[in-house]
Amino acid sequence: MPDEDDIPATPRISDAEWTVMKVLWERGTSTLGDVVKELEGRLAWKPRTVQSLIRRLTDKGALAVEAVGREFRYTPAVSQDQCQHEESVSFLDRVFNGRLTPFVAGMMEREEVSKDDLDALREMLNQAE
Amino acid sequence: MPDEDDIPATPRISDAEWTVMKVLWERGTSTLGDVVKELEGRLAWKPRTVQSLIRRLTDKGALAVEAVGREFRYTPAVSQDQCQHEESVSFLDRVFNGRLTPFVAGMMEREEVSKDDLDALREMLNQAE
DNA sequence: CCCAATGGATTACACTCGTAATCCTAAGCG
DNA sequence: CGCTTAGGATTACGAGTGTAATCCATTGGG
Repeated sequence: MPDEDDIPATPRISDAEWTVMKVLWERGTSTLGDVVKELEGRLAWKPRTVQSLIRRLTDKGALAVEAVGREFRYTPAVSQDQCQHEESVSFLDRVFNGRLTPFVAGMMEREEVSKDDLDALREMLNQAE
Repeated sequence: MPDEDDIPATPRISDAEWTVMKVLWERGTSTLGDVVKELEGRLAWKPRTVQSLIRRLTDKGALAVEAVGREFRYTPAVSQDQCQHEESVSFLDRVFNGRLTPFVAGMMEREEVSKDDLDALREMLNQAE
């Protein structure tokens, strides 16, 4: 079988595109109208703007398209977990030379970590024997 | 006194610019040649490329310039800590809706957190009473 | 049955980024 | 003293981004 060989395993997703992907990951398969409705109120984006972003996301293989009647249904084609992880690694590399600890330290120094976060972190550390 | 009012408190620093800023934060005041020397071997950047990046950084107020003879000395005008923190917050917002825990969880699940990191994290959590 | 709205396709347009090349001048080296 | 070279100023140039507008066809509502 021929594989799509010019689209990377998981594509680079821009700032604005992340906003759209998050809606799709949350709602699952959706139409343009669904996404527009979900975002209006939160953002001042025009429908054409959302459409542009969706188009770019399908072009780069982040969304799968299925025609239903005269409309399209869009579905995430990459996992949120995977995308988040790649962003995480690239962020840590760029800003903290790949080191997790100074990042967390920076957040904690500024008291931007909630009580709940602290608890969750403790729990994870215990789990990690 | 007149304040520089069209340069944001801490400017947006691009990927490549981070590489340069890290050298400057580490070395302190440096000339173009210093930075070029520091980077060669690690990167395949031409000197003109480094100069372009330095120029953009001074334009956006991230570096201060002082003329010494016919050369310039460049000095960070923004703190690394501050820049790291702003990147951190914007990253967490964009990718994890501002939540720290799922980020750390994602790293730990993939075993990308070293034993040392785990220890450091435990220590920080204890410190945070 | 006609019109407004919806949504796809195409086009726009300024800005940032990565990655330099060109041009010019001063300064050190032989 | 002339030549290489380092470094500033200016310019380049294509890709990606944010943010749409235009044009068009269909379709549901009145």
